[in-house]
Amino acid sequence: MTQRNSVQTKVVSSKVVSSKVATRERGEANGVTRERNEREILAAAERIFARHGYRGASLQAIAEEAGLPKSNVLYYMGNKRGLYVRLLERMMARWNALLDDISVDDDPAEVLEAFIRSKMDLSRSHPEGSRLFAAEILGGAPFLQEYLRGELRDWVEARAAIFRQWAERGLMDPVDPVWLIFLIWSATQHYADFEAQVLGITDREELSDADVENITRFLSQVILKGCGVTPRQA
Amino acid sequence: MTQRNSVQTKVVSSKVVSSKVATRERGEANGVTRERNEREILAAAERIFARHGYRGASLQAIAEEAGLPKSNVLYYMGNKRGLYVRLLERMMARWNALLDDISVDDDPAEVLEAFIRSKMDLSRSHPEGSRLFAAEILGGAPFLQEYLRGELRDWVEARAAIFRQWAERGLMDPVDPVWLIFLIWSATQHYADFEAQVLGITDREELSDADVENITRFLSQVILKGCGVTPRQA
DNA sequence: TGCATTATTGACCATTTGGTCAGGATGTAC
DNA sequence: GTACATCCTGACCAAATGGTCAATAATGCA
Repeated sequence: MTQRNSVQTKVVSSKVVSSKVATRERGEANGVTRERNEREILAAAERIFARHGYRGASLQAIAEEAGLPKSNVLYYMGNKRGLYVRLLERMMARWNALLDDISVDDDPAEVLEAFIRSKMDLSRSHPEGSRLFAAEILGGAPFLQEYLRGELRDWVEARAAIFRQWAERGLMDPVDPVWLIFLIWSATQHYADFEAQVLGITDREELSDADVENITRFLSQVILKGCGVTPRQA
Repeated sequence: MTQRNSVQTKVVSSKVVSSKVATRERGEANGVTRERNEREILAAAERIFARHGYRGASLQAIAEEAGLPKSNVLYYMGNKRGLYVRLLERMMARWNALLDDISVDDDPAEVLEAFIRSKMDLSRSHPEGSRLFAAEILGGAPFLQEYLRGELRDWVEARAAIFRQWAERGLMDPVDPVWLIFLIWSATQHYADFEAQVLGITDREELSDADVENITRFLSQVILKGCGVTPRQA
């Protein structure tokens, strides 16, 4: 229960740590098996953890999902916690990849739209990862406290500062930028996390590309207009 | 794993089923102990299930949270599944309570604002219940499929029809009403489900009443304006 | 008071949990 | 071939899981 660990367990990646450089070249040279199996296990684990949360997921279930014996999963991943942390880190890396910096001189409409779109893409391209993240936060973010209060907070505040300047320049309404970021987050994240609800209510098997495009446009339109941002050239 | 059950396990409430009317009046007349204990257990279970999901929650943890031996929890609740279903039903009842019908002749601004506000209130007054619901959906809604594809879908479609008529009458932009409902849902639900993230990023211990009022006003403002709904009198 | 009902709980059970380990299989380099 | 690495996995373990049950304690009412 004292799993308050955070993500300082840095991923050493599959390339094994430095030292022993001589012996390294030999038996591990190809390492193709390892890579394939690790990929398979990570994918399976992501699905299971996303569905059942950290405690609810069992290594047995993950192993079956990956089509391997449980021992093999442990051979590659060490233990449950390490596997889980590694998945969180991978998801955060994906997340960081689309968080390029913005400047006050950028066009608010373009930036907001790009933000909505890229977040929407992430929810769609990695729904299991999104849900894994959601489950972690739902459970009180025992592994992510540090990240939330550190990196992520900084990122939000940097953006917020720029939004504020845009408001001062009259490029958008003086809304609270933090609530705005949360609005965009929640609205996009929803289509991954609550997929079951969305599909159930709209009577679909899955969301088509066209659906996603429609939703993206809807969100851009409503949120931009709602914040007094005029699309294309301010 | 085949927990695809839905919520037809109707709660028979604590009043015991009909039959045996004669014996009933006696030993159970007060039933005050039962009521108190059930309340305590339900509250504890809601917290634990919300945090860890159905599979991740243990009866032991629930019992400890309620300050009772595990046997006592089972004495009152029968089994884990029944307890869980009962909590889901309770949450849905709360949810239904604020879903009064609306008419085409109502003021769009008032209706939307009331919707946002009441949904926000629910997230705030019952955060654990909201999270419990979220965890259930996140896991693929194994117990709620029927509800989503039935009651809830009907409710959404009824509202959507009205939104569409408003749009025809020029009272709001012709946005897709279903996406709009999801937008409001996600934006409000976010403050219960992602509470840990919100608090972490904004560096707060909890959201004050003033915070919630600000957020509510922000959401109303942006969403109404974003849909072309003019506040007060159309 | 006596009696029926409800309330309480520790002992117990089969199963599942995360994790270890020894021993064998497989592959690569010489 | 031999040597040495990685890869694989069944057997095993202590602890925790959901759940049963019988014995006991409170309680309310005649």
